Amino acid sequence: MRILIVEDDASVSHWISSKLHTSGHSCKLVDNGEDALKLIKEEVFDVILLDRVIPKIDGIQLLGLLANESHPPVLILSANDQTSDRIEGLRAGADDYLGKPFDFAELLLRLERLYCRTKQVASSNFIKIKDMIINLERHEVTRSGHRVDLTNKEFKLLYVLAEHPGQTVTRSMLLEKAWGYHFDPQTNVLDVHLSKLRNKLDGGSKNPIIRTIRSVGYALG
Amino acid sequence: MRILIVEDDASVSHWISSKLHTSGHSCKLVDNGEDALKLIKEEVFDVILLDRVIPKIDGIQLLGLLANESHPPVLILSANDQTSDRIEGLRAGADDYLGKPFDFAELLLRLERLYCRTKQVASSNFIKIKDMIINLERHEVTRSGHRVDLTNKEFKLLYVLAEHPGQTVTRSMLLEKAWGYHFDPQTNVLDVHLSKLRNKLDGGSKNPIIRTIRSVGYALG
DNA sequence: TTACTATTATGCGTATTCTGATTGTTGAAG
DNA sequence: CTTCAACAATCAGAATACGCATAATAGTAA
Repeated sequence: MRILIVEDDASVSHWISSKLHTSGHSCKLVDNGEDALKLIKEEVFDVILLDRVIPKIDGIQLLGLLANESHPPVLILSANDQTSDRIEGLRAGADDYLGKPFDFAELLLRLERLYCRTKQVASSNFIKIKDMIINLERHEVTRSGHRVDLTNKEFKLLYVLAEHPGQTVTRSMLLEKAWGYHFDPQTNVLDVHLSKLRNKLDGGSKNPIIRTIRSVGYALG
Repeated sequence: MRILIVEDDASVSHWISSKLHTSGHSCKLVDNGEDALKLIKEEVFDVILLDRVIPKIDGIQLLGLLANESHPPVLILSANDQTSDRIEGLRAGADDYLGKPFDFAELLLRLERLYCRTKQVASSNFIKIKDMIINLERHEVTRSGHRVDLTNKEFKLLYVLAEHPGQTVTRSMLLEKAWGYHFDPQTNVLDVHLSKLRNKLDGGSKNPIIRTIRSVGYALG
């Protein structure tokens, strides 16, 4: 699971994240609501672990801001185990609630429950190559968690490449599959679109996912 | 909601049931595991409220017996709010947990959550996406509580989209499912109706529920 | 009729796609 | 090592396609 931990007490957040790591999950930590909001919009998480009392934007407020958007399920974490508090959290849109102090086993169990529930609903077919995920149904691509907006042609191109991961796909094959017919051999549409695709996917990254096989074609991964 | 209350302490169960009644729900009471099991097999409930410690068959045992069968979601109720206990309950197959003493408001909230969740999965008479609720029987739609009046076509369109929440539905699919004929490539009925639908659902809102996937189709949520 | 809905037609703004020129790279021949 | 040709990458502007809104028309039920 990819988990976002929003918690200002560093000792707590580090304890949780290390425990989660040993359980095989990956975490990101932020210590205030503002950064949390930013990260939620940028990256893809499976679950959010949210402390109620955090700087800048309070946990409940944060939930309010997320309310109308599609976001991962939220588990509220709070020192205050008063029922009134719990109600407030759930009403605000949290998916579950856990009061401190808590047992790590229970936390893990609840996180997994939230994860399974959404996975079940979302179960779509996708292609995964390295840290890139291509969601065929939603026409969506993410690279290391970040969403990448592609145009139709770019997506098609990527899709043709992704059908043969690792293998070299010739230029003529790409042209035929992505454009549908044999193109004027002296066009460079392919080059242009591949360039754009590369910018969006590999832009700045040091381990590019698109490889050029000179005078033959391209390959993924 | 039709709720089964399994609780041996009569004062507690009566308090809950009267409260639930005034909230507009119907309850049945049993005070032991054996009767509970029998009733669950005979009648249809939306949620089961299960005390952990009950005569004849213990709450956890009961969950074990139900494990392989299709049954309503279970909320465990227990005097023992130790985390180890909570874990045991969830592991045994409960859908949620609430420790005594508890606030009635929270109980109700949690029951409703369980109810909605399963309703959604069971694809019964309403679909919920974000803050929009589509009532299939009554042909009614509400967005963040407000009722939205839709025409027949608009509703059909929305319904086709809502059948695949989050996923991209292609234009041709929408045309075929909502209009029934094969797509005359130079019609824009779809665009017009979608525009109207969008106005009614998203009008002015900064959180649109209908997403455009350019040159492919549309998606909800 | 009067409302209301469904469809067709039209135009505008913008995102996307393509073209052609330019610049950058690569690898083999001299 | 240098040079050169073939290939690849990039850029900017032109051309196009697409989505969306608005208005006009046609159909339907109260």
